[in-house]
Amino acid sequence: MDPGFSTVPSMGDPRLKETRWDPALEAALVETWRSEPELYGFRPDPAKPVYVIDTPPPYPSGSWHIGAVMAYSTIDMIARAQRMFGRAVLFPFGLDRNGINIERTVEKKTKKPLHTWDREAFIEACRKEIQAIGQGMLDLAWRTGLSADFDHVYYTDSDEYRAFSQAVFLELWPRGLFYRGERPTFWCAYCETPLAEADIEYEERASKLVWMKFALGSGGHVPIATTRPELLAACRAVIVHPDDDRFAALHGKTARVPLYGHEVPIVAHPMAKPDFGSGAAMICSYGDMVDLQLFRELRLDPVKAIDERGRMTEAAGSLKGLTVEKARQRAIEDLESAGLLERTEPIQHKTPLCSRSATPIEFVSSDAWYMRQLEFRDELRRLAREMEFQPARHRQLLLDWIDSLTIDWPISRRRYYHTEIPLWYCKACGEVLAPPPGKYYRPWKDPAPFDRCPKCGSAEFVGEDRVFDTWMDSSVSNLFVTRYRTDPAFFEANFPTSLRPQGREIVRTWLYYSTLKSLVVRGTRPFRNVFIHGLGLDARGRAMHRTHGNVIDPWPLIEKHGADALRFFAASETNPGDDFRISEAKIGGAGKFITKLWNVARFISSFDEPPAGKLLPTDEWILAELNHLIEESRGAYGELNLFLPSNRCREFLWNLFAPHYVEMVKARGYAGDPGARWTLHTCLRGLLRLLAPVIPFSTDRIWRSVYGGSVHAELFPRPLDGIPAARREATDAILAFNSEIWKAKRDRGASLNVEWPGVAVPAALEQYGPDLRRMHRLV
RNA sequence: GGGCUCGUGGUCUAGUGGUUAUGACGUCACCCUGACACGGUGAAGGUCACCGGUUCGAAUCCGGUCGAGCCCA
Repeated sequence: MDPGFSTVPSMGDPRLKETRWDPALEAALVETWRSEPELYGFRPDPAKPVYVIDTPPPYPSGSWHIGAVMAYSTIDMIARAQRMFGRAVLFPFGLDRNGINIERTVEKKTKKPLHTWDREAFIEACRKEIQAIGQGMLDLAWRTGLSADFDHVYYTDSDEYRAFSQAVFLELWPRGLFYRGERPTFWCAYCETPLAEADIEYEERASKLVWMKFALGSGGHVPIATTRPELLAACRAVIVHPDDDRFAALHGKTARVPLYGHEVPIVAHPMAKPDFGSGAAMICSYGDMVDLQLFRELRLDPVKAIDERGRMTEAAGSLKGLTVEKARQRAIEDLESAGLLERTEPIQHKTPLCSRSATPIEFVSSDAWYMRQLEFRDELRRLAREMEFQPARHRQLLLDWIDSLTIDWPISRRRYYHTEIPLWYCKACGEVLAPPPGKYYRPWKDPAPFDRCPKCGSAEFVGEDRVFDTWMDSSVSNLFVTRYRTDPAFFEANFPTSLRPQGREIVRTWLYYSTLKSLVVRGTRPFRNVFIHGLGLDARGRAMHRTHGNVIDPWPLIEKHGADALRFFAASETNPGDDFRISEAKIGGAGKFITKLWNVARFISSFDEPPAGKLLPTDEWILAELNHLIEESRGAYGELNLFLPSNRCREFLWNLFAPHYVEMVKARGYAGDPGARWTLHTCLRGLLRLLAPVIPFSTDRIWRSVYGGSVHAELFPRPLDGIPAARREATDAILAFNSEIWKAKRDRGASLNVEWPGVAVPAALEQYGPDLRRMHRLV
């Protein structure tokens, strides 16, 4: 053993006392950060590039979904990483409080449907309800370590935001992008409002396929199968496939609709599916998308059989007043007693549902406001290609959605707790009047901001009483945070917005509508980067639903394992862009990594940090590895990749630095060798900074204790000059040699710290010989 | 039915043509070695979904099959 290093240890007390990372320390750090607002504040500096994040404003609900908490954590990691690249990061935080969710909560609590309320009173009830549940969400956001601008939280139901949303609409108004039309729309009878394609979800539901007899004019009958017998009154045609020989003789003939008795033409049309039912299909006004298309194509006169409340109309004869469900049952009974029912068979039917209320949607002819979108498809596709996606493959989600659109965007809703459509109508001539953009308008209660109708001179007006689809509000969030209209210089400098982070499930809504809005407002892509994350699933891979009882509450997990553990798990163990399973065992495992980091830091903190000293080959070796780690991590963070740096840092710390380098230089460290001590501290400083975006609590706590100040005020490290990269070539041999000695000692049942005679360091590692011999006590 | 994406030890995951497939969690055995037993060392565990093709050589490229998810009909 080298006598120079066997003397009395010269180490101080570690500056970290605890032997493990305690999640309780995180709560104290939250208070520290709150008292240092300059740490995360947004202060533009001419020397610093600005980075604007269009954070998804969460919708306040009783508990914040743990998957969402993890998603926001990853957004926070990106924000922190950008700060450490030296950018001024605008990381806003908003709460999206408009919409049917809160209305539904109030309706359920009071058991009074929206349309039975006084409008003013209902809005008041919603406001009261939503304020109560917002605060818990902000507490959790802080506790998770989000470094957002909590001093300027914005609310989408504020007068300011609603006025902004209306202003964008009113700016676009003169360009003819909006029109009003009476046409069949997707309709939710529960919410009593039209819906857009993006609001529809499909689910396999059990249904009955009803086989009926349609009498032929020429005698006999043709069997027809349908899932919608209640719509017989609205049947205006029967179609058969042109190549279907079974019905070739019927082309151009007529059939008599059972129960109602009117004659309808039998038309050959390729949309008839020979394999489905009998091969002949009835075409009713507004049964499904096929019906819609054929009514247009064949110029049939529609019959309104279902009203806005989901009940059968006069046109349905004896079914009048029944709900769709009841009418269906009654129609089957009527068919049976009339001898016109052949049979019914159970089938699984993909049913379109309202995404908010899970009510089967109907097609109801109704007056609605639309925004033009179909004509912009080519442009939208171009913008989709101009944005950088992370992961790149998810660009396809947006492209697919653009391709699948079939109707313009119905933007009006018959609801209350939303942004009002800022329009008035002239009572005399019906002219539509739009006020100037800027103010928050509530046409259902505000006096009209006009003196005379410019068309007819009348002085009486009626306010529009409908509201916007909430996506009309959400789709201007990037314009809002980039300060469109309020700070033109800032907007010009920072649009397109740097980053849109969001979930995969809202590509067709939030991302799509934002792209559409930015296209018509600016003609360019809304974002430089789009970061798509997956959905948090339970341990068995199922989506979390209250009804499944598999919802994981984030609070107890954070209190037990710490936000850093949750964050490290989110960064290092989930595949970016894919759905991920949330497992407490894995979060616990991530906590162990934090403790490992803590203890390595604790060890190093017992040595003072000398000025750079003479480096031995071992020191150069680990510094070459550190340089490599720094380069890889900087590159990955720059590409919004959190997975790679967190995994590489873990591998460096746990598999290289702690077991090999630290063990090799321990003796030198104890003996006060400046080269070893400097290198230990340099590695620790490097690691803490590289990990700070992912695990902001533990790295900051260590940094404050060992070096003073906050790690979050630091920049990312850069590779050190003068370290030969070729040192890394020794890594495999060093690891193999150490393993060989450990195995030999273990096989003899010896403790790792016993002297070990008779083993020579391989020639290739001779430069590292002194450290290796001290480490293994080779004699 | 069509399109897109995915399919690596019990679980999560690295690896995009080249020696015995990476790491973590979990499991088992031994070990309190002056940072750490939420630790250390070692071990067991994989036909890289399946079949075929290209190639001197494939987890990796191509085709097909099966399975999962999403979107559309």
